[in-house]
Amino acid sequence: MSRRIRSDSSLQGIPEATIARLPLYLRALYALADRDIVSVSSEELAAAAGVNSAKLRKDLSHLGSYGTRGVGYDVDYLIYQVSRELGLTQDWPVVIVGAGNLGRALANYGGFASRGFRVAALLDSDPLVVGSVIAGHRVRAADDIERVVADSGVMIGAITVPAVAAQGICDRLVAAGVTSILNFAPVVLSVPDGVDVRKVDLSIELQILAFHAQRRSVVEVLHRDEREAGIPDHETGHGIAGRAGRMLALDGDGQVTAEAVGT
Amino acid sequence: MSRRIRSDSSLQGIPEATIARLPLYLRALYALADRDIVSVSSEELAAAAGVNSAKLRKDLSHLGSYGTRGVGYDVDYLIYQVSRELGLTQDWPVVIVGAGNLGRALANYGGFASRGFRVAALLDSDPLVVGSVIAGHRVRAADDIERVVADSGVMIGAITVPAVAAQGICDRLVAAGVTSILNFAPVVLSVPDGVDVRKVDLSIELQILAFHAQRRSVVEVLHRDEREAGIPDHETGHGIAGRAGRMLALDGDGQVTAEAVGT
DNA sequence: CGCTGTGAAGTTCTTCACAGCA
DNA sequence: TGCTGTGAAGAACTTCACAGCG
Repeated sequence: MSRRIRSDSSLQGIPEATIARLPLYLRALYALADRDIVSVSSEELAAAAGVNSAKLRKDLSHLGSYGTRGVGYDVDYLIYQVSRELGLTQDWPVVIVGAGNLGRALANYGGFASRGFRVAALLDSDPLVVGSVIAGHRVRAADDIERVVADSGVMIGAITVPAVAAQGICDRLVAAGVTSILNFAPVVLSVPDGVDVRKVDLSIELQILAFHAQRRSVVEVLHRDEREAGIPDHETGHGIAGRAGRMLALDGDGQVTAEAVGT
Repeated sequence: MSRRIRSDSSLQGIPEATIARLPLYLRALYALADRDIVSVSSEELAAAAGVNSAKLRKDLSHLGSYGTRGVGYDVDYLIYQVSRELGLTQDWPVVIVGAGNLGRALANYGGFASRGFRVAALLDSDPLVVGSVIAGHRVRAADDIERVVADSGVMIGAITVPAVAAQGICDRLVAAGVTSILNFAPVVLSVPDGVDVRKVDLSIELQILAFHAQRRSVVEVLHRDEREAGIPDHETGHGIAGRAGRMLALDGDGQVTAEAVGT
């Protein structure tokens, strides 16, 4: 089976991991552009985005060859190329269902408009909220989902309703033609093939933090115990294992990584 | 170099990818417990959490052997084990800096309390907001960061302030002794080794959705063109490549995956 | 010479497929 | 028999290290 290769841009698809980082690069690029910086090296841009420079270069190479050897990348041109790849050169109307705290935060979030996202409508099922104005939008009734989606040509929906209501809202969004859903409710949504769901769960991130924090505190206790007992590290392997389960180390990024207990 | 192995539980560290999924399993387990389900198979739990069952079993195997062959997992027991591994059997006071929409949404978020997270304090720099009561918390001045952290024994801080203020707040949190930070501001925070930063950027998720939505719409246009032209799929490789860059396919999860254009 | 773009090596994560226990 | 737990294979991702262009 032959594989066809494009000359001007990416061959095959762009890795999902790369896609997930493009918005990061875009943000860093905009920050540079704001400071009137015209050109940037992979090293500098990587630092600004918080990633390794080799990774940045490989990521960008999936879009095409937009850098200049010996020089770097033109900031404005790279902004355009990354935006184009992400589909941000067009306007994306978004409907937000659920005008609670999170829905309001979303509607007010400045980062949207600047990336081509436009709040087409804000919906809620609470009659007390419907009709009020939030972030310049008159809140519409959740019952109008179908009409709102049809009228505004919405393809992206954000669900910020309580968990129990999320699947129902999701079903209606999908039935109305929405094919991309950003789900903030802490439930797994089931959708037909062809519909893309991404989820944001604020409490999951906290739980991951707690895991690392716990490990750190275990390490501290162990180190203190060792100091108090005056036992060299390499002889405490067994005691540590028995007490805490594992040894830990902090790597350069401040990420906690686990090491085997040994000598 | 010898490696010491624990008999009762995990040897070495638990993979980061596994850690990131444990909260998912925990959520699914709580949902099962709410429905008074006592026992669950890996297949069922995996479906409830939205992952592959082999992956679930491998993930859980990193914690220990908590299942029963031929039967499945005891829901309550697994909840306990996963909670313990994540460090959720203890209470985690959290300080939220920034009482805007997002800070308020966080403070009101029910998912926290139920997982051992407690809002120790809500801070803001706006004198108009300081002193008001949000979600049962009297908002304190951002200048009190150091005092609040010391008084409450806070180890986790959530930053929900505007981008320009984030690094400053971060520095003060770190100086005050906070070692875990959940950053909602769209900037890369720089922190010393030993401090763990996790970031949530609402607009990044939307941008990833936009990317997939764009690819989908390209595919639709292509398919329509093909139908109109009456050209069989396998003969259109070149035209598709020239026009759209790549062919697409939707896999079982509704995730868009890229395929090489070929014959 | 400096930096990009990229094969190749290394690492982590996922999935398969089945041994082995209840 | 039914399901877990896990080696082994495979896929995806990261990092290295340097060829090669501006």
